[in-house]
Amino acid sequence: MIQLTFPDNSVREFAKGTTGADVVGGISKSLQKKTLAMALNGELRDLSDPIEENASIEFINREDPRALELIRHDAAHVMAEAVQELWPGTQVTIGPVIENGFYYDFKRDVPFSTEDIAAIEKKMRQLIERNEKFTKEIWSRDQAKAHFAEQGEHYKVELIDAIPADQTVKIYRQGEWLDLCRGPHLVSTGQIGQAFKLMKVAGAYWRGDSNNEMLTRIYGTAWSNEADLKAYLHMLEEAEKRDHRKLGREMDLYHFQEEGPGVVFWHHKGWQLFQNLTNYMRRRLADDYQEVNAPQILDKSLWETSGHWEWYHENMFVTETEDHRVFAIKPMNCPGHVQIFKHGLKSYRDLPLRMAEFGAVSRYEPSGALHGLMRVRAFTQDDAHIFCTEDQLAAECHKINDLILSVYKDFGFEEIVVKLSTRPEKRVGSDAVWDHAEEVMTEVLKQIEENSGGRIKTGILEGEGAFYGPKFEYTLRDAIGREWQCGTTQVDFNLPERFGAFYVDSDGEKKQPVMVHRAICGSLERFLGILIENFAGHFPLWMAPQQFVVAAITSDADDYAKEVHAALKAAGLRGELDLRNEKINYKVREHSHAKVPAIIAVGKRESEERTVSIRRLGSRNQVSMTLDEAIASMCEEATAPDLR
RNA sequence: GCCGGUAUAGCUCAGAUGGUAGAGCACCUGACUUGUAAUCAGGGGGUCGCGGGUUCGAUCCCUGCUGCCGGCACCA
Repeated sequence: MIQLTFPDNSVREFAKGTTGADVVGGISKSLQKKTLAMALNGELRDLSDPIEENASIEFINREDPRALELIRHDAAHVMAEAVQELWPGTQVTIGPVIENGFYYDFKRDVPFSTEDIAAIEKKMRQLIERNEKFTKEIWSRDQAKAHFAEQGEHYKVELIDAIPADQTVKIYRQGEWLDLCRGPHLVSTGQIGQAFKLMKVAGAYWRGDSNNEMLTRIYGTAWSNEADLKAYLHMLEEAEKRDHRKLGREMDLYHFQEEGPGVVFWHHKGWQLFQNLTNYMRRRLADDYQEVNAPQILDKSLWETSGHWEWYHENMFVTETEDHRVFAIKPMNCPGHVQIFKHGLKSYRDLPLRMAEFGAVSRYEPSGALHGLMRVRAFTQDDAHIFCTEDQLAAECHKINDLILSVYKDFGFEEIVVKLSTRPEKRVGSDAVWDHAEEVMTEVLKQIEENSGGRIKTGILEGEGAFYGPKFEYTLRDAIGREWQCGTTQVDFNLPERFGAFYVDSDGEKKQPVMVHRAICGSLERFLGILIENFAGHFPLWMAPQQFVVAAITSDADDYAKEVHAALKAAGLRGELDLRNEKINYKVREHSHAKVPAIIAVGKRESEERTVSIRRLGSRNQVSMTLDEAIASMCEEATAPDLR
């Protein structure tokens, strides 16, 4: 006999080898009908699995968040069955669950069209209606390989070869169709329900490797009920509405054009936004950093010394002059900063030396990677390099951490994840140096998590470090729950050595400094893109490129409107004057669309009373106040958080 | 870079079995002096992304290129 512990802590005895289905069936038929799977000691399992040992047991119903994983996974299986039923000979490869849904990768010579997608979805709904039971079988490796080889499923054969020797080969059947799968699954296909939708078709490399063949991937989303599906689709629509490419055009912030793929033409308002950000960042650096500006174009030899040439020269904009010298437009600021550090002898008294630059860098990014402001070929990093001693290293990492978190907080981002990226395969420097750098950073990471009282989550990204050193990656979560990796702190024992940078220590000896590369926003262009989407264009007043518009209601009020406009400008606020011969309705509508934070309407009444009527963006009402009150309250609100 | 899609006025889009195009908004002009999300009337505006081919004729068909969109890969 075995003992099973139920969620209410009751314990009951069952025969060894009894299945989850037996157990739940013994409790009630209605519970059995609602049950999709079970969790044994917290691990999701097929309801049909025999239970061999004492365990805690939970039954998973549709409302359980863990059910989604099963629903999505099974939807992927059904999609694969649908595709093979519609187009026999299509090879199936892998079909995992992803955030919000699932996909399956197929090998088919003809690409899937939009109509095909509709047909697949229809077929899937039929297959789900059939409500076939999922049954699991354990096959021998040879048997499985022979079966899939005979079916022409060469990718499946490869997958079987990759299964570790200590694991069994599991096959799940749904009616006539079967697939290699580690499970677990629902009881039957009908439990998937109909709250799913196929979303898009895309190419994807086999095993995620660009050297491999390209397969066709079909993405789907699946939910436990229609309401959740609708909510998800609605969220996607909302995300589309705040797309920075759309808002950038509507708000007249910037544009791109064909002659400059991936390079931004900043318009006046966008550039104001850009400057609001750089001005803010400059204030945050003023106490501890010295701002510099390194050359835009430098001889190839410098990039060879840094190692960038070896790894990245194909991604650099390179130019050769008439005298056959090869120059690269800087893709990074670090070699330039090292040159500034090296100019003149540095003493241990100069350390830590924190050198900052709003560095304009250019990288020849792959054409397919370009995406609005998020991925461009010329951008500005809020970059800095800290030259310090090893003893100072941990403290510097913490200082950077504090600054990053504080900056993010000023923009309203409080949910932050910090991950340590460790040594990559492509790297410079000895293993001993890497061991040491990773050791220091692991300790700092631990402290960051502890010091935050658990508010900051941390993690490890194996093999994701830069070629010269390990790094912390800072990820923030925006207003609609999306995550963006922005800040980075990179510890570098290698570049100072390669460039021969040193300082004179207290004992008169030359010593090599440690270099810490760090960025807070990362790419300012991208950070602004993130802010545009986060705020959906409704910037807080201190960031808004245009803070107000004074709109005259009738031409009688023109003089007063000019006076109000001038007074607000004199108070340091940014805004325009709208004296056009249009109705106030028209002006309100237009300025609301342009997302101007405050529409200040003045008519005959206001000019007589020396008041203003302010309508704030997003509000359907307006408030009346004196001009002085308006200036005071607007100025207060327009003060950047670091100046409050 | 790879797979798929796509490109018509400033924007959003319609259109013709192949006979050189149209709407709304925007813009310009005029009238209206207006009280919180579109006042009315008139007008101008397009090498239909770029190059080559087929054709009597191509914006439409074929082909190459470029940009953009969705993914994949990449992201010092």
